[in-house]
Amino acid sequence: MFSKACEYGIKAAIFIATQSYEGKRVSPKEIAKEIDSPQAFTAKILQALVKHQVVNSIKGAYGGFEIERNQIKNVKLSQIVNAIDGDSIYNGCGLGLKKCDEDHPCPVHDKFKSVREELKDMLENTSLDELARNIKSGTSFLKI
Amino acid sequence: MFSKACEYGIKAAIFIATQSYEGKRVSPKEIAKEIDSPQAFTAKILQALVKHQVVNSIKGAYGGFEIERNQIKNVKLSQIVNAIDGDSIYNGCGLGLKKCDEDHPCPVHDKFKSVREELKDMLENTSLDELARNIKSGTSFLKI
DNA sequence: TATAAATAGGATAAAATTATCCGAAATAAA
DNA sequence: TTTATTTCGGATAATTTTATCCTATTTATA
Repeated sequence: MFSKACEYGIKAAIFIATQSYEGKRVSPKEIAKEIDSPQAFTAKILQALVKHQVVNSIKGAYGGFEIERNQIKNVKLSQIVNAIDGDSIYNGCGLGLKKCDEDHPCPVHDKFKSVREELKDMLENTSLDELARNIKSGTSFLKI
Repeated sequence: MFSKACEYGIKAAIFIATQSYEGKRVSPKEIAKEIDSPQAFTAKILQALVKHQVVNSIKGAYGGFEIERNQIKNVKLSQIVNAIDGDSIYNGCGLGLKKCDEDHPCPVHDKFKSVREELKDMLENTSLDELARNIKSGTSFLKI
């Protein structure tokens, strides 16, 4: 569904959010440990999230990654997915056709329509704060 | 969503179905041309479909790939996807956790539930004959 | 201002996926 | 039985994705 990079990116963003609520910045090392991912690769993905303004990075001593507390509820899953995998997951053709629309549909175009729309809806309406709160309360988990 | 191999596999199976309705066997060469895919790679994928008994192969002169006419309606998209990509697309965790279920859910487990179920449903209830008929009637397309 | 602690980013490597090539095996027809 | 045709399957190559390493740059504090 998502690339490995995107899976790491989503989990990293959630963890950063939980820590940002407590006013803590986090390093790639802490993040990688918490979400069980390769540290250097995770650092690269964080750069992409910074570039797309999903998370904020503070360089130098006492720096790290954070998300402004009052912005956490405004960050949607779709932004993270877009930053890393692009929008092909819900805008691209399910069978890889260059051109695939109502006028020239691939064999599964109609069949996929509702699935893609539900996925898109879900990603656009799920915010980081909702996911972060479930992690904090122990309702969901970032690893194992 | 699906791997390239799976996209080719689905399109190949649909084309084979259209030809099987007319009593024709087809070669990897014809298939690759019709679905705009690399021929040798497509041949490999066909081997997987044969192994999983989605399509039938006849070796030797006048051979080729076919699907028994009265079986075409019984072949579901899910069988093709399973043969090539496995079931991780609708049974695996959206964030790649080894263990992810109601008791130990990943952050998006619940959010994804309906998407995954709709996808699974769609794949299990869409048959090759339906897709093949739309190709024959010009309602949908295998390339461009 | 010097130092230590952090992210940024380029170069490189490893692994997985996608793709190609070629000979072996099977088979129908001449 | 020979020949032409066709799939099968192993070896290999190219590309993309995933992962690592090292140095440069930034920045807060002593």
